[in-house]
Amino acid sequence: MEYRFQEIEKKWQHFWKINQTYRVEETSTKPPYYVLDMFPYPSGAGLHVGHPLGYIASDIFARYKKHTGFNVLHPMGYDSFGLPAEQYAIQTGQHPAKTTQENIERYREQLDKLGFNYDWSREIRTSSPAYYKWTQWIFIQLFNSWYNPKTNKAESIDALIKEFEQQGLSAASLSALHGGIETEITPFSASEWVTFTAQKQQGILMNFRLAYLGESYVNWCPALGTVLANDEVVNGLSERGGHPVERKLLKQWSMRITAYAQRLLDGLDHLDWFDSIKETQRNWIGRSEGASVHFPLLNHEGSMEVFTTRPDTLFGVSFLTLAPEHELVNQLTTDEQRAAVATYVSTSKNRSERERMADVNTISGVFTGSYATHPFTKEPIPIWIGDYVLVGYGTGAVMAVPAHDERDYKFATHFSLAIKQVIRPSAAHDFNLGAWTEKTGTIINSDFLDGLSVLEGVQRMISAIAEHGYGSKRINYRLRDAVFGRQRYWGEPIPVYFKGDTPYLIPADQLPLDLPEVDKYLPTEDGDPPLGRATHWKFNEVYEYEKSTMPGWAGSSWYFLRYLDPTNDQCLASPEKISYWGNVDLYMGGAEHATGHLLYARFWCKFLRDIGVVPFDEPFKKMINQGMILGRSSFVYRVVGQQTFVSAGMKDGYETTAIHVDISLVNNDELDLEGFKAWRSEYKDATFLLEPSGVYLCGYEVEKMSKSKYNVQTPDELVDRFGADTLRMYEMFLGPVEQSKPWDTKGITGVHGFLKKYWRLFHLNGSFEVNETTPTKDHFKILHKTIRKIREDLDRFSFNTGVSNFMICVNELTEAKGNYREILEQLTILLSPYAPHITEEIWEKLGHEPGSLYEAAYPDFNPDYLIESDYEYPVSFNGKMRFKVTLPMVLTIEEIQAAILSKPETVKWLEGKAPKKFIIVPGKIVNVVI
RNA sequence: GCGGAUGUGGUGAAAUUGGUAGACACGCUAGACUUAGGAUCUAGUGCCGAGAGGUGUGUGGGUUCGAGUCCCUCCAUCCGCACCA
Repeated sequence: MEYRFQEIEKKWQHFWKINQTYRVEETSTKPPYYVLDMFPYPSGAGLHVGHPLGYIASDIFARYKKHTGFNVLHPMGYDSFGLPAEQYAIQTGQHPAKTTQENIERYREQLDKLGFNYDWSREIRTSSPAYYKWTQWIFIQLFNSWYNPKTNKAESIDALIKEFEQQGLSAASLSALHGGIETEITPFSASEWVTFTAQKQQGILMNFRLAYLGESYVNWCPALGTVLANDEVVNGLSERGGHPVERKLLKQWSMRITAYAQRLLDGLDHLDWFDSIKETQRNWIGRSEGASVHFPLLNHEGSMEVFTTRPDTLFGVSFLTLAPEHELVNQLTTDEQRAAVATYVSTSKNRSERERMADVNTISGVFTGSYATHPFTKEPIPIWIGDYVLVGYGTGAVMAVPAHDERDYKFATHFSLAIKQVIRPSAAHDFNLGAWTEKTGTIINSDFLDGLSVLEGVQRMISAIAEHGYGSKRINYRLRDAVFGRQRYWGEPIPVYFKGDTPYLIPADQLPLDLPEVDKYLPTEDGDPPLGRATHWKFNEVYEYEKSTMPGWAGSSWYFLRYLDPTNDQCLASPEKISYWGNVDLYMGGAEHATGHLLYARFWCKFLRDIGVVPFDEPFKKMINQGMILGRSSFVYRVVGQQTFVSAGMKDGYETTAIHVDISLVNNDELDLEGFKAWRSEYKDATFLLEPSGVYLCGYEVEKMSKSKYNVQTPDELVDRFGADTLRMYEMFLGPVEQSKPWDTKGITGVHGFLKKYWRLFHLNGSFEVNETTPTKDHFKILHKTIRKIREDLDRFSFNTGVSNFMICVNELTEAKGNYREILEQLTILLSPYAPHITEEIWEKLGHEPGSLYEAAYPDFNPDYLIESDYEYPVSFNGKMRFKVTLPMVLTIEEIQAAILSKPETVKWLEGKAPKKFIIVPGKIVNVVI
């Protein structure tokens, strides 16, 4: 009887749906286990074979956990707000909700064909009001919270107001608050606070709120008409669309993620994630330890604050450099320098990020004409402006030590400024060629630091500046606050309205604030975001709502919680359900979210813990990042100026243009000539120069899958040809799940053949038949060897070797003959996570209750079946394996040695010499040293 | 420049704690069978060599009885960050 995969798969997919086989309840007494896939953005292109790679792996693992006694949650949903649907809406006038709905249906259809064990009763969509009600609710909580550095957690803003009413804000607590607070505020007393206007009070509180409206430099993309987060900008171009991005000072909603910098960094240590992702996050957070030092200004009030990681080189300072955007620039510029400074500042402001990055090596700068005083030597230090200093990092000002910093060195050489050596290098070094930047050597020319090592000097200087009140130890982070407002339509409305310039929250019981209808999805004529087009859209019919919407990452920062309780309209998820499931045990998804989604989700999780919504600090305990599946593009070669196409093997003799050709017209690099002519009208008269073998061979290249390269392989087509079970196993068989690899269907027949072979084990004589007698020892051995390997492979997420081990098992069982029920039944359970359809069919034929396979206990390994009386020893001479000898396991080392010595091969390989030494590891290896 | 990862047959890859390198599969070669199929089965297949044998995991070195695996050097490829003070 033939393996009719199409019938079988259709039958069981229908069965699972009707019987809700994969529905999950919290009532189980089994321990919970939460497996989560990064939910997809439902794009118009549908799924390609790369998408399911991670879904298949997590599905196999979820099923395995189910078989081993866990109550497994494995949900799926859609990250359904986003730019592409909106761009499409702008072009076509179609409501983004409509295209999103259509795309979701297409995704669902494709996903259903692959036999996943998702509990679809828990499906969520970030764009549905019932979902974004809670995204808005979280925003409200963030707005109503501030980060208390004393308790190191978020607390209610009301407590801060109470503190202001009773004690005001002292200079001391202001400096304690400094981490992450950008805007300058002056201390005030409790009696002053109560005299402030509501507007002024709100303005002060805005410096503390975790969701806040603040002026900051943002990445502005004129083509998209919106603000982008740093991780949405790639090489100065927008990630989506590749449009230029410039810096612009804007009043924007932001998230004070910087308050959580240290906790985000510390939390990484306990996560079971790949090192590469953890390192990328550490890098992004960019903690550096150093000191802030104040240089009193000469002839001006106040001082200039710099951040340095090398306070040990303070005596080597020969000038100070300000970022062109620094607020002191104007004040410090002397009249003689004013023209030069104005020119410089305006050129560097107009230089986009991209240009700045493009020529890192060009040195530019200008002197302000002013000086500061060195805190220790009291010497005057010139103050310069240079665009190598970034306004957003540290204090936007640096102390330049040209002798021990490469950029300062270049700047000093270029402008002929002094270079003062303060460290004697620990190795030969020529200061005429560059700076000595190593943190080794002895400090010289530095008064009380002389003779110390760099590390000692750093500590000593930090205490010295603190003692004298010149500055303090400071930890600086590269991480910036996350911009939260987008000038876009298709996103969550921010639940805020304005009285004048002051924002107020919409009461939580009035959520969700629904996305209003608009006539067009473009900005208004006055430059307002699309929401400005909504008519009669005002709070209490009076106050203007906030017109920007939330960024794409808002909804995805907490979605893992909503699956636990997707229909709750009283809270984002009930505390009972949150505490039952806990955080995600296994998270599966792409590594490209390392600094975006994964950082924001961790931030919100920590915040939700601080306010008592969740009992854990991290959202995802263990994470596996699947590799990207690349496309294999095929090319034909057209002779320039003709309709003649040369086969790849002969193209060197001609001047040709390579043209992408649809991979469905190519089989094993051979082009379907008729299909090609029919593909496009312009090729209908094409002529071909063929290989000597009479075929046209295409060239190929490995590239990202994309429509424009005609290299997209959809799963549907392969499911139709080979079945979902084959595709599932083939995707796993390709290689380690975390590795990127080009897609290639060449090997799929091997996996398909394996399933047919498995099927044949039960259909030896044409009809279904199993042997009810007790299996032989050999059969038990084959089975238990496989049980052990399959379990080990699953436990270490080695799905590719799992498939291999199934193949070996089926090959051996085919060879051994004897279709014993006891063996094949166990094998069927073992295989079911990988190939759920075929195994359900077999399970039913074996006489079990349909659908009960999902609940069956996973086979246990019994080592007794693997005990051997003999072992085939590989015998090496000087580490080279020469021959094998089968010996009883019970032999002692001496007996093994005697047995080896008595072999004729041993005499041959000794070549008349006496063995120096025998290395004998019983049950493993024999090595003879000559 | 900094950080992370990866280099093994014609191809995808395996070798979990240092112990028979290349399992499993594709491809290829030869053959069988046939209702001619994207079917099934048999044998072979790292490289050099007729064979005995030699040689072989990016390069060069080291530790070890024994190294794909551990240590050092260098090279290549990919990814992330990048004038970060």
